[in-house]
Amino acid sequence: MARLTTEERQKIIIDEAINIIHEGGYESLSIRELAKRVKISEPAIYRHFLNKEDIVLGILSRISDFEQHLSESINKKKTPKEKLNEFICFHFRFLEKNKNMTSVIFAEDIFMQSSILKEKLMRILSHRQKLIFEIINEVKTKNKIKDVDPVELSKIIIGFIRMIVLEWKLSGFSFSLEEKGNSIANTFGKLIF
Amino acid sequence: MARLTTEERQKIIIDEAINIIHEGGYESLSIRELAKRVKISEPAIYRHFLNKEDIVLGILSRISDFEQHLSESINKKKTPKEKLNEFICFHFRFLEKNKNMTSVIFAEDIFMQSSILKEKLMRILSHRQKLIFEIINEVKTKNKIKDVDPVELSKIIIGFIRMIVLEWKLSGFSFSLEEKGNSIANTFGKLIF
DNA sequence: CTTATGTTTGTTAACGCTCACTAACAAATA
DNA sequence: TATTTGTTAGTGAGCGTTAACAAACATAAG
Repeated sequence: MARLTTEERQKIIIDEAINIIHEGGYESLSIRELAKRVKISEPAIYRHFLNKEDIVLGILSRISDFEQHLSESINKKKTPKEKLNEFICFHFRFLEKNKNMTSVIFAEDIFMQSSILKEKLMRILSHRQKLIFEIINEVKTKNKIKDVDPVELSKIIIGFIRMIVLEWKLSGFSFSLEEKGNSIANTFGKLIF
Repeated sequence: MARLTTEERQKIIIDEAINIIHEGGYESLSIRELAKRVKISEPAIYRHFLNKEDIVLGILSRISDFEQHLSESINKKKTPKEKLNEFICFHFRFLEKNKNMTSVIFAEDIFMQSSILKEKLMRILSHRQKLIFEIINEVKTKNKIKDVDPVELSKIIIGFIRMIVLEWKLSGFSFSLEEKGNSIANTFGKLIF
């Protein structure tokens, strides 16, 4: 097989690992299948990752990257209302372009097998929580808002996004997420302002 | 081993299967481990279930049972406000008493491996959706309610319940779900009325 | 009440298969 | 020449499942 740098190969391997989970669930992610798809031998996988856990850790890094981009995109917006809108729509824009990520981005169970994975997952989750909480808090101080606990409101928003994405996935991606995004932002507007 | 009727043995096997998933994720559910815990031989498992899929189907039946009891409990309530409250609190009361069910009750991924499982899952999910939608619709006709799409509102409520349960699980069940239930019902009251 | 008969629920031993992973070696690149 | 990225061949362990047999139980005739 053509020789690639570790960095290049790692990217391809993680991409394909995500695809495998997307198509057949975590159960079907095996080194054998992974090697077959990447078109290198199984031992070659181990040139670029310590073990299977290390590959799953790589998937977590992708989620971490998403979270990073989300954060940057939100910081470009000025008003808290715009930020809240961007929080929702960024998720949907990203997932519409990266459907395969729907199977891992909210799949906490996959990352509960080892303490290393669990720890990294927890850091990502608390970052996610913090991000939305700060937006809600900003909304609360600058706008007239219903007297609802910002922590609970954060969870309602994330929970709703998760539900829509789950429904979208179960429906075989049969509707437009981006359109839904605007409708959802609108609904929250009605509810909380 | 002591002889039991198929019915008795089936119940024990499904119980233990749920426990295994609760403790180690679906990955760790194997016939070998299951037989060890139930304290019968592996082939004895096959006296009571056709194959592994059949066992997972049994887990789905448990979820179906829960949904049934939820439905009955709600129908005992009279006003739509009480029904909405019961929808939320029944979930939390049940899971507080059956912590091991937290790992399967919202774990759609487990049941996506075969068309048989997927079909049964879909029926459960649409029943769930229908149940909460009817409550919301009843609230809408009888009470003064914000002009928000009942379908979206249903998803917000289910999504929030899911988030709280996920958080509870990730925290190692470190807080009281039932207390949270009342707080949540209160929050929804403020938001939608 | 005992004994024969069929059914159900268990056992031991083994099947072929896939799993994650490694040792030893080869070719490409620096 | 040394390092990196690939290969082939094979490890032991666990997987779901089955064949063959044994003991417990239910039923009904002697």
